[in-house]
Amino acid sequence: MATIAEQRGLRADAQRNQDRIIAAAQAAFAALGYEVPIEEIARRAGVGAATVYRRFPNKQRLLRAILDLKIGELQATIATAHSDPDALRGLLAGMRAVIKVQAANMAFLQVFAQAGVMPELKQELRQRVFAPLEELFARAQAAGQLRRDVDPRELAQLIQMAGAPAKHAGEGECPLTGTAERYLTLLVDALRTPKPSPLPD
Amino acid sequence: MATIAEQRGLRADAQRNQDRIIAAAQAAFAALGYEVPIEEIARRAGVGAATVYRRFPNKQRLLRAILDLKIGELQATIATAHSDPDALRGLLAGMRAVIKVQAANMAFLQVFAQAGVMPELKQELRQRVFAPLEELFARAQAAGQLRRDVDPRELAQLIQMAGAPAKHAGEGECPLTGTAERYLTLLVDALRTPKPSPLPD
Amino acid sequence: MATIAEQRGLRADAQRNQDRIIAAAQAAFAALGYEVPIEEIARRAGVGAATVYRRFPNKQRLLRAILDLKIGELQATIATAHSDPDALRGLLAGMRAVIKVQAANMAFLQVFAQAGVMPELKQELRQRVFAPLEELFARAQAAGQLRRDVDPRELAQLIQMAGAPAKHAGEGECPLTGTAERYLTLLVDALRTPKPSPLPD
Amino acid sequence: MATIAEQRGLRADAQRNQDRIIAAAQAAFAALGYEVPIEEIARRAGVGAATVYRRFPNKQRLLRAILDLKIGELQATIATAHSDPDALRGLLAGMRAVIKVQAANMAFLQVFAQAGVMPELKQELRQRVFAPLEELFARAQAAGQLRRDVDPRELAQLIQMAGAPAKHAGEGECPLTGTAERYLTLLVDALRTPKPSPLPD
DNA sequence: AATGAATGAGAATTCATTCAT
DNA sequence: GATGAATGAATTCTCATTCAT
Repeated sequence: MATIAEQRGLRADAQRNQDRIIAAAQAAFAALGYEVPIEEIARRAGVGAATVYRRFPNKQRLLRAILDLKIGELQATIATAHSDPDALRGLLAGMRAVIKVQAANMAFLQVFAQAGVMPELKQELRQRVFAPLEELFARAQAAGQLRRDVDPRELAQLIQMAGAPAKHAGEGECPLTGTAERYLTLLVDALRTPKPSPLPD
Repeated sequence: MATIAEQRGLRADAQRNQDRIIAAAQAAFAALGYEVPIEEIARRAGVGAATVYRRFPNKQRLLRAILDLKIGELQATIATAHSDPDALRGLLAGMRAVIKVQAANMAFLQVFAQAGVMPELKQELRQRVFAPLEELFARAQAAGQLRRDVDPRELAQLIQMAGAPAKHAGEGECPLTGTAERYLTLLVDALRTPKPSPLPD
Repeated sequence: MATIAEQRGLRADAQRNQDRIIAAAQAAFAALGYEVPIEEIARRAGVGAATVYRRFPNKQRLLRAILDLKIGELQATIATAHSDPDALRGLLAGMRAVIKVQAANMAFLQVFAQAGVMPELKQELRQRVFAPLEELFARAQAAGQLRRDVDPRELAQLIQMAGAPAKHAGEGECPLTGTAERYLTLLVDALRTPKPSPLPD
Repeated sequence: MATIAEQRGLRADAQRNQDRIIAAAQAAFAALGYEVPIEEIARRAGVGAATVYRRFPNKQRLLRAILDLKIGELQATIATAHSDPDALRGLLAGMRAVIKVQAANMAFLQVFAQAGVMPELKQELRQRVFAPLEELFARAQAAGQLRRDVDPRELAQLIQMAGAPAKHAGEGECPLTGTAERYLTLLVDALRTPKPSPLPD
């Protein structure tokens, strides 16, 4: 699974810089969010700010490139999960992957929490990541593995739920810093409880 | 329930300005987040920017004051919930109140999502809001209303979970935009399922 | 004829700065054109660049304000010219005024030479300056003072013509640096020649 | 009429690049003015930006080379005009040629409108283009074809005059967008009017 | 006490020019 | 020789915070 986007025909040094920019941007956006100055990213990459602009026409497109990479990685993981004969198990694997990305990446969250920004990117996420997961969800429901009063299209919300606690990761303020795994398990207990409460809305 | 923090010895007009600033800041932070310019807040309050600075030494302390107010309101609500003889019902009421504040207030989220910022404020939130709720949680556990393998100190995480989907408010990207109530119910199903899965961590 | 736009309610110091900014911008745009950095204007005015932005939301609007002033001055002059019983004499006075502004102000030319920029400003110039002059032109034609095969709507071009040589003002490269007056006279000779050539187009 | 400056000892491919750069720069400067980025010129020429710098030490010298070419072309045209037995007709042909270049070439105008820039280039223009034209002008005067109170050395100004309206090309703001020809004819009427006004200066 | 005014410190972006392959 | 890459120096504009009236 290539983590670095390769462009053909880049000179060796340029490719190395490109890689370093992407890695730096990835880390910086993840840790500090979209507000991080380009100059900070450039500094981390060991290049000048203008070099970043040589590769990416503006800040948004740089973030876009980073998130595209992440989506590509997710898509690969989810394709595997999709072929699991046990639908629920596959679903769990897929959700886990998405949650991990979400939890580790502040900019990812910023983008997906806000309505109206980078619509093409969201479109892509939906098609390449959520659509297959929703299908798995429906399959698990059909197999009686999940309660029926939750709509597959709510999956994005459910993932947000399971991933939310992981954001507290910070500096162990809570002695029980929850891993995504823990809360995902909890959520799934809700989804297959034998005695479901009536859900409003 | 006093919604306005009073300071001693303020002239009547000064007090009125103070009130208007707080109200404006409350609305502005809620709607636009911490990025809103001080000047915008001043404009909404009908005062000059420097007047804001006369009352609050800097932007962060202004936000702090606003959130303190919110915490005060929450504390009052939770005190009521605390005296409910049905521990689970009280807990639910308390969680609902916190989630509502979270969902409606962009700056509230911005602060609590990030680790390390405004630690005193978080301390306060813990003592005045979470501690009583955790006690309720423990009581509900003792009464057999909730599963035992979740630690009361995880309550903050659980609340984050239930509140997370409400952020998607946007433009109906998903036809089933969930209300906080819906996902709180779902979460509680997880907390009282008769067949709890073993939780990792 | 007030050369400085006054805004009510400005504090004395602010008004003074405002005046200095306008004067500096006027001089800078005139001498260096629209490319002059805002910082240069601010320096000439003895203020910080941000102070310029306090008064004018962006560079274009600053230029717009300057040119509006000029147009106002022209309008006044032309109103006087308009009431001259000798139409041709009035026309000459008006043209002379426009040419002087044009010749002295690089930005003025830049704007009016390029199509599509600041259309509202051009609209204003047309209504407040050119329309009355065109009327004078037509009157002079009707009185037999000017040849008939030139359309009053060509006045803008004629003014450009008469004003063009004045741009060479620079450093006396030519021993006969022409004043606007000289070439305006020449042009008028063309407009009232007893033996006009047939004009193409 | 050689349109391409040749340099000795260039390899065939280098010469070809040289030619393409000049052609591209010519077109780009003409259409977009001096502000056009070097990289844009390089792109149009199908070479790298550094290649442009191998041939021309900096942007100004590149423009200089282009304008030199134009001056060469003008010189040729004017040489022909110069041998016309009818001095006035020859003069007209020469002026027309200069005006056409001026009207079609944004950078040409930018340079010649500003005083003090590229003085050697202007010197050349004077010697190779204006001097012969001025001689024609004087001949036409001597033959009684033109009024006597205009000095041949004013020719540059007269050409500026006749060429000025052509800049308005824009979007038909005026229904009578004048061609250079029209205004050149008008100007010549001024120069041979039977009843010349006394010219100031 | 109140406030409009002023500004220094950024932030995004562009471009002429130099450098390394 | 050729070129893509790299960058420092602008340039426009914003905003938290301090100042003068």
